[in-house]
Amino acid sequence: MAARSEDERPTLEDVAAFAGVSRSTASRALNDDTYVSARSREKVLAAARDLGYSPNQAARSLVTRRTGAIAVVLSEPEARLLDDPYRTAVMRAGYRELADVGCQMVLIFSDTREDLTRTVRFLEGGHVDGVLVFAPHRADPLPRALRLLRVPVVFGGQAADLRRGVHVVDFDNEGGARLAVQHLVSAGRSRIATIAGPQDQGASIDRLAGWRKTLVDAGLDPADLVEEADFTLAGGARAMASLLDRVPDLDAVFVASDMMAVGALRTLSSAGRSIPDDVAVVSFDDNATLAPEMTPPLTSVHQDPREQVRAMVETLMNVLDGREPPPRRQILPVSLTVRESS
Amino acid sequence: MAARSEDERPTLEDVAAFAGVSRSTASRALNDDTYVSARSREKVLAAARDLGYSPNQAARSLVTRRTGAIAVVLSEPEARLLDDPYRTAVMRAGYRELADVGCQMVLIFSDTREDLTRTVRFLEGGHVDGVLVFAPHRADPLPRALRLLRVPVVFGGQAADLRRGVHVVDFDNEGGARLAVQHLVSAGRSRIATIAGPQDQGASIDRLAGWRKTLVDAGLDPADLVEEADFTLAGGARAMASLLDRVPDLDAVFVASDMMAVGALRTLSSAGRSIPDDVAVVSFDDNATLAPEMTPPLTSVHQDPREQVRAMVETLMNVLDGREPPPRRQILPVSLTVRESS
DNA sequence: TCGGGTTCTGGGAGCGCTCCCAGACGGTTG
DNA sequence: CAACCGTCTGGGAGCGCTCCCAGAACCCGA
Repeated sequence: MAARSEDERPTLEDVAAFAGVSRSTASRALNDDTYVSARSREKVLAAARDLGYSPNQAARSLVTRRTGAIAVVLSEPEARLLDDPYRTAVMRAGYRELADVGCQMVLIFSDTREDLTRTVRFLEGGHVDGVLVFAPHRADPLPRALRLLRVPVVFGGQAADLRRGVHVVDFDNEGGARLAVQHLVSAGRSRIATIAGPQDQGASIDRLAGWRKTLVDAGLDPADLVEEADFTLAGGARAMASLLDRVPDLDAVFVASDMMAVGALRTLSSAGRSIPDDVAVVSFDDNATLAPEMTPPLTSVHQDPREQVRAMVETLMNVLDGREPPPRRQILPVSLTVRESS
Repeated sequence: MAARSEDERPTLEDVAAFAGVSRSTASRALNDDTYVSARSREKVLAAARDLGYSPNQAARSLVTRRTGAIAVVLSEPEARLLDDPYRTAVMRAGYRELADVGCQMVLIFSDTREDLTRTVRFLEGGHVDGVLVFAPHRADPLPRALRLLRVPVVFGGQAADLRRGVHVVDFDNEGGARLAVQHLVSAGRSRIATIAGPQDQGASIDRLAGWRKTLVDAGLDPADLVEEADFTLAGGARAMASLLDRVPDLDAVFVASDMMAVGALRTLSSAGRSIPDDVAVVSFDDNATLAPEMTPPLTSVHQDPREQVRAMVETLMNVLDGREPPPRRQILPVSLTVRESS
């Protein structure tokens, strides 16, 4: 038998030979299958260790039809994504949660039309076993395109106009907004404005709806109190400026994200309004590196991206393992973290 | 011949049969190899389109010994990473640049010790063709571990204590710092403090060195004018506070990152110092969503993460294609973008 | 002692692809 | 017309693994 040269990776066959057993037995030992004697198992594991063996994934995938990789798709315009801490949290959580179930994360950014074709082709290509898609906006063609694929998909956040037949894990955006605004109402505020997120996105729409309904329920008039921004700091600052301009007597504002709230805070303080005395501020996300760090620290609706990702991974794994969970919309609860800004 | 059921993915053999040619010819046509008649090529491409064929990557990798995937390793503590726009820029650039050379990005976060083993095992496992490692800190055991691997690695930023035999693409951190400080000196500032980054990282060390040397060259005394922080906003704010405390008469500060500069700005303005009249501020990174957006807009040392990633990918591709480029340290130039803060 | 189960093992087939090689074909040359 | 070239094609081997199956080894009670 020819000696395998140093730089060649040892194969299962090599390990088997070294351990003095057959390839089959070696495979069983390594994948701890049933019916392997303790003795053989020992020998195989020792051989694998000695030779520095690690299985060839391609060969394994070829027969198991599983790659052990999951795609995480972020389909948002670059600018928005760049300073969105929610995305970062999602990426990290995705990495961890997937690693915990033995999967690798393949990150995919998909904004432009060329991205779409590329993304679809890639997902088509059998590189991954499943896909997690985060917060697509309404106009996003991706969800529809994915519909036609043979790859299992789970959405994080409302999946555009696909309402049935898909797996979705979402936060209780409307409930969270209600919580926030109710808190302001209870504190006696009566001119409660809002800086909403882009209205082509499920989460933004729901948060705005929660704000509006709560005001109406409290007998307050929401007219003229809405400004839409794009989830960025600068956008939040601008929106706050135009609100102040239009509604100088506002005494509270519900901002649909922490990042926009940072911008709003800046505008408010340069306008000489004191927080929370003149204007109370409540935001959404309760990002650990943002909300508590502001001056004053922000009251914010708390959501845990990690929880969301975990639920998504769990659902995906159920699909992959053939347990065929019924497609449904899971709504995760949120809570209100009260700090000095309100 | 048995008809293949609907949900089964068509194989190359199916395409060949459909096109009325052999598997070999089909393969050649699809990979546009030489020696395929125009006629055959047509037929094969049409067949592939009609059947919705996409090649099985596992099978291909098995024989080509190429996976078409590149790992991007970010090895930094979570907190630091979360709001570091440089990382985000790197991720996006990595995604784009790799896509352009037909590779997929597999993102890997590696902070903890368990991460290290997991990461090494993964990279060992032949899942990826090469690795891009970003700004490891000095104590990071990862670069050493990677040394032993059979996978080509390119570092972005100084690779800990490995100085030779590795591929590195770095920015001219020292030169950038010199540019920044020289700019302050030329403007007549004489008490120029600095907020340095963590000194276990090459970039931070070099930036600090550039600051120090420029001061000395200008006949100024750097003593007591250094404060170290951790690249976060809050860290920058704290560092600025303690500098003001210690050196109340400082008239300029060179901050080693935009994010820290944002914190410093905040401290300065709440201390009632006007910028740039009382204190001039120059930072490093010139992040598009940060530096120009501040009040006042920040003068910052401009570096282009995309350029860095591009160079890294290029080097990696050269290695993968067997062109054996000599391991070396590429230094990318930086420039100074002057805005109102100085 | 023998059957009948359980435990364990090794060989063969095959996943879908690429690469190598032998040979067919057509066109040019001596 | 043979010899030769470049162009094109199909079949076979093989990448490294898992899975199936036949059979060996062993243990137990009848």
